[in-house]
Amino acid sequence: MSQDPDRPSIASVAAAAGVSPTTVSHALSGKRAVSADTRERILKAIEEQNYRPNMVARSLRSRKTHSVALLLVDIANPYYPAVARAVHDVLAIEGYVSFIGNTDGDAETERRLLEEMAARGVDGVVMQPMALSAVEVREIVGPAMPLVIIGNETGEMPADWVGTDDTGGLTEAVAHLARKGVRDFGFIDGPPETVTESLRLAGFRAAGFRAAVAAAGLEVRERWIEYGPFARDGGAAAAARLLDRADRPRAVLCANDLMAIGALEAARQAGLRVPDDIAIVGFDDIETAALVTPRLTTVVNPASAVGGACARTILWRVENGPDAPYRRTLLPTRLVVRESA
Amino acid sequence: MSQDPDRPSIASVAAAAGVSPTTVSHALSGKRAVSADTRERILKAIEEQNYRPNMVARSLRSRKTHSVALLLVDIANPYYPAVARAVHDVLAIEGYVSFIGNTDGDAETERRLLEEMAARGVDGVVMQPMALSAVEVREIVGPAMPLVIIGNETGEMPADWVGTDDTGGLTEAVAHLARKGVRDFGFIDGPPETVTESLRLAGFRAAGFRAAVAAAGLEVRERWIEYGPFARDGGAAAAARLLDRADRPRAVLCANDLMAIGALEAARQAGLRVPDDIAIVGFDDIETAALVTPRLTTVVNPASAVGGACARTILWRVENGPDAPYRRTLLPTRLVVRESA
DNA sequence: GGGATCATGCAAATCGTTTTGCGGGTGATT
DNA sequence: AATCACCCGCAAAACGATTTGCATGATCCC
Repeated sequence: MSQDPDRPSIASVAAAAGVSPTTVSHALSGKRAVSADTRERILKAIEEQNYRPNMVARSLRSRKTHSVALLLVDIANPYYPAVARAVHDVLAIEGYVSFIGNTDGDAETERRLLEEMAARGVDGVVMQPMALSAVEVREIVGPAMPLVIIGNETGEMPADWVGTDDTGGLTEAVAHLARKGVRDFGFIDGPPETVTESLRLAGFRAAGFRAAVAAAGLEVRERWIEYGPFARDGGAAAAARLLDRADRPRAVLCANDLMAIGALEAARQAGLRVPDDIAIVGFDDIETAALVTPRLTTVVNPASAVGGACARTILWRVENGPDAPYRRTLLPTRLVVRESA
Repeated sequence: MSQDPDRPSIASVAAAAGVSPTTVSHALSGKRAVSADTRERILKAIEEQNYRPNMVARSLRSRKTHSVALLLVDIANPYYPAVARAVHDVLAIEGYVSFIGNTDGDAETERRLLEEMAARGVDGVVMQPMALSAVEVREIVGPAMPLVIIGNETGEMPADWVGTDDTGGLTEAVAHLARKGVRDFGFIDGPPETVTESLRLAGFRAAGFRAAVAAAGLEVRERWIEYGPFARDGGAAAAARLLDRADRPRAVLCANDLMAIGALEAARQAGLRVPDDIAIVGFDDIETAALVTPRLTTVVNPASAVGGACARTILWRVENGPDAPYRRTLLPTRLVVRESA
């Protein structure tokens, strides 16, 4: 519509109604009283011209765009769409819209998108940073920008934050298997090199895994922790490395479902029966998890809840200004037992 | 950043560089010459203040937002994320960003989102209308708005258009099965009531199915065409209705993979072997299709190509103005044979 | 040396809103 | 009759960029 050169403006409806633009504005916003019949004429003119206020002009004046940037790794990967949908739904209620950006976990792209969005004047940013640290993100968007970070808490975190209790779900998973007598646990984590320094130490979810195994009173074997890209073949390759050895774990947990599904394939390839020879547990509970054979036992990562919490936090922050203390939200995860473990 | 009251402006860098805002603008845009050392000073000031031009102000003046609206049914459904990703990728190259909206196939939501986006001054709209006709969509956004419609061509279409040759892929599927001696084909289509009048007649993909069966020289049996919501349980229910009868088809094609996966479950429930007792074919080739058991034979709906074509068409239209003739793109589909048929 | 051309910079108008200060009218209170 | 308080409307100044017209000085050609 920026296109349309003769789009009606507040001036044109003012002229048609025989009043000033000021009066039209007041009639619409209600910030000052307008007599009943003046309002009448104005509304008629608006109707006739099919006038809709120009949001760009309004944003310039009010310094609010009623938009937020949603920066995820890759909207085309499972799991993220559910987050995005929930964010949208909550924001839409308040009349906000969102821009989506795909970072691919690349530092340069993360930086570029953040600057682009800041230049566009978004009212807030919801981001899952992979390559940049929270501190760097904060530096780029400036101290006043509402910012919600999705992910694990690693190092300093000058922003609001929404995370999931990965350790909780993984602990459930380990306990479930321990009850069945499993004592040897392996783990397939995301790629360590794509990740920021502090994150690297914790691993993507490896820290939660270690805690879970320790909580069960069992020993963590570092040689049973493998790494790979967050995709099916990454999981398959990592699982193959794990399964090819003389001493292999009796169960392997994975940092996400895609990798777990890859592991399922690797197990089949190796002639291993799941869950009898090797138990496999995923993470996220994407829709596919319930459809593969054997159906995947996995830790539920509540995507909708995460998205909803992010959106509510952004709105809250916009409302309350930059000086309110940071708000932290930790969402629970839980195990759903199906066939693979 | 609308937030930040002391964000640097073109005036502040002009002051720091000892020139006028005009000169800064020209130095950045290159629309007029600026001497080398003036430019030098300006760039230094920009660097020091970390200035980024305010896109909102720029948009107001230039009447271009470098943004497009992407209105899909539901980003959380499989298939759509791949479209969105491709749209983003192509647009990003030209410095465009996109808003995403979920219509849920609801007329009122479609209308509301279109108006909202128009008010925000997007440079174009890419939409898959379900409830509104193309003509209605065009009316809402106005004659000058670049508009790309995704979907089947039904009735008048005053917009650019990107579709897929559904009939082609379905014809391949029928031919593939006919070669194996299958003669009795059923079809599970989307819900007829959610859809616009003209679309209803054609069905979501039922028209393609009929054409495909006819092309194989076989008879179309209307009683073997069932309808249901575009989801797994919708497909399962429809398939159950189809499979429960004394005379049932030997193969059933589905309007999308989700429904086909539901049909797989219904067949298992009914104690039928796939593909020996009943062959099942999906449509879309979402990622899950290759992972279910039996692996789903399906028609590939090229999501990335669709998204890419939409984005390129919008850019082309923005470039060439509203008077260039409508551009139509029909993308091929093809059968991928796996285990279910 | 006079006129033309070019390079360089500034002031001011513009995009479409919102917001603030001001004032004329009306009715009620003292 | 003077004061006060509202109500209602307008003019004008923002918001931060782009663009146009004009002014100055230097260069150049004949």
